[in-house]
Amino acid sequence: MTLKLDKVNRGPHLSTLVASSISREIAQGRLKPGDQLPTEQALATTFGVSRNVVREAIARLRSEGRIWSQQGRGAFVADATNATVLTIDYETLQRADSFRNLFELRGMLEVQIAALAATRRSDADIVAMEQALDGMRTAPYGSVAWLKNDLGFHRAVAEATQNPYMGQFLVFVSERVRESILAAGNQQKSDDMARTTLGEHERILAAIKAGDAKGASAAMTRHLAGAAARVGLPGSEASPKPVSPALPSRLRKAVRGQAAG
Amino acid sequence: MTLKLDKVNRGPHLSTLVASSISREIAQGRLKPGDQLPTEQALATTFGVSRNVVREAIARLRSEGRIWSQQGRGAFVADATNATVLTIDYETLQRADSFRNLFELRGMLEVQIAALAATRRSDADIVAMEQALDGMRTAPYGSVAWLKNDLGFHRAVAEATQNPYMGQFLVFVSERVRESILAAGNQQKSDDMARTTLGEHERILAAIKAGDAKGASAAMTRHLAGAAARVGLPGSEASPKPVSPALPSRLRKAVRGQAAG
DNA sequence: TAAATCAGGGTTGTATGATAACACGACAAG
DNA sequence: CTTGTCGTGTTATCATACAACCCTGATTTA
Repeated sequence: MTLKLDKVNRGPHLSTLVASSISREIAQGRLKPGDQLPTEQALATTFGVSRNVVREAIARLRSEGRIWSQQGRGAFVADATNATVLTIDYETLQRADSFRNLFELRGMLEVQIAALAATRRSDADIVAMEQALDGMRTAPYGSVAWLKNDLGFHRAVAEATQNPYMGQFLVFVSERVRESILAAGNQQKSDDMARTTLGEHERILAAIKAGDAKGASAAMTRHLAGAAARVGLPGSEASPKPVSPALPSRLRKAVRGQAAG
Repeated sequence: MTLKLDKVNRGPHLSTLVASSISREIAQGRLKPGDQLPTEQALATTFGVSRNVVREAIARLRSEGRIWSQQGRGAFVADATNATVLTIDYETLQRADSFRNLFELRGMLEVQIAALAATRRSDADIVAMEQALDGMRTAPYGSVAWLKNDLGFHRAVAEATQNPYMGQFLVFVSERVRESILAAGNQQKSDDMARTTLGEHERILAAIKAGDAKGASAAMTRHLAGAAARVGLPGSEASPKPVSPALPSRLRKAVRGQAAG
């Protein structure tokens, strides 16, 4: 019989538990924006912890923009739109639909970024992409080094847009996608996957090098479709209509599903 | 003469300063992934604060995924890819180029989202968009209620994609854009701006209602170009090449600059 | 010799109490 | 009606102590 271990206690810190508890109260509407939280002392006694732990929890929520506090007044629930950070909690990452949705978001970003990169790339950007490709060639498929260079390639493409936020957002989404894949744990490796994946990357690089925006987005679209297949995404059920109507119609089919590098 | 009051001091907390300081050390490479941080006591003495303050700062960095700590061992710098949150600090928001870059990212998201929404919207989504438009009609241009309904419209469009991450990301970027606009403080209001803006929104809604993906993205593109002009974005200097080469060429000019709702 | 056990110091996690800084209302004085 | 003062409550910070845990090295044991 296999062991049925409970999920590892992520964050055995009491402050984490307190922060999650307060966060849940806010998310479920029992604490509305503008409401004043109980005093630190009251929270400490109700949770059965020290006031210090409560303060660490509040510091965390404050840094996330969920609450704000003022000396001498108290702590208050902030407006939902005031969140200064974007975060995706670990539980929702494990759901199959969130995997598909994240992959769709990533695809939307990647395809547009590839086109933009083709029109703005500098020589240094090209060098960075080639270095990442070299790293992939010398690493075994699926290894840590391979994944690192894979992400590095896509990051280099994003940075070629000369817009730092492109890379920042893309890396964030890609990392969440990767975690989601790991949570599912359903990828299989085969020998020719490495060649296929490398070829897809090379076509992207060639188009960007040539300054061919349409070609770059098309190559990226094909790459994402291939990655979706490799990671076992069923493809089209959830997106019956073309995702990117602005693209030439011959590409639409390939865009429907997308996922790993 | 009108008073030129400074904005209130955001975050005079010592823990915020300590967290920023450590965060800067990591960002600038003086603390590399895997490195062990000084002990809490050492940090407390070097910063001249109590260990309690240091702990709040570390709790914050830990929640952001920048460091991890283990009882009895110490605190260590985490891999950059392990960051569980996406955040844009307030200082960089005030730079003019980050405003333009954020607006470009927002435009990329909005145009694609509008197309996707046109193919997937439900009746409830249409109702939500119409309610937001009604709210804009009854509120004075630029008022809090107006801005709230403006954002609500775009959020409704994003939620019509049936992909919750679309709305989450779009709202996050839009809020950062709005903060950036407020930081610049260079928007002027005129009477016909309300009519123009409303008309742009109505065209977006009509296209989405009709299921016209191309029309929706085109209408959104026009809206963003108009918003860019209204907020005083100079437009094209920073993006000499078309931003979205996958779009029909007649739209490219309008995409070059984009910003507020 | 090799493995297990145990003691000690160092570090983080938590608790507790105290003090300073600040906000707010009540109240008296002008 | 305005102003000044004061008392109370809350957050911000400090200081100290103890518990839980990791690591290392010496000691004991097989």
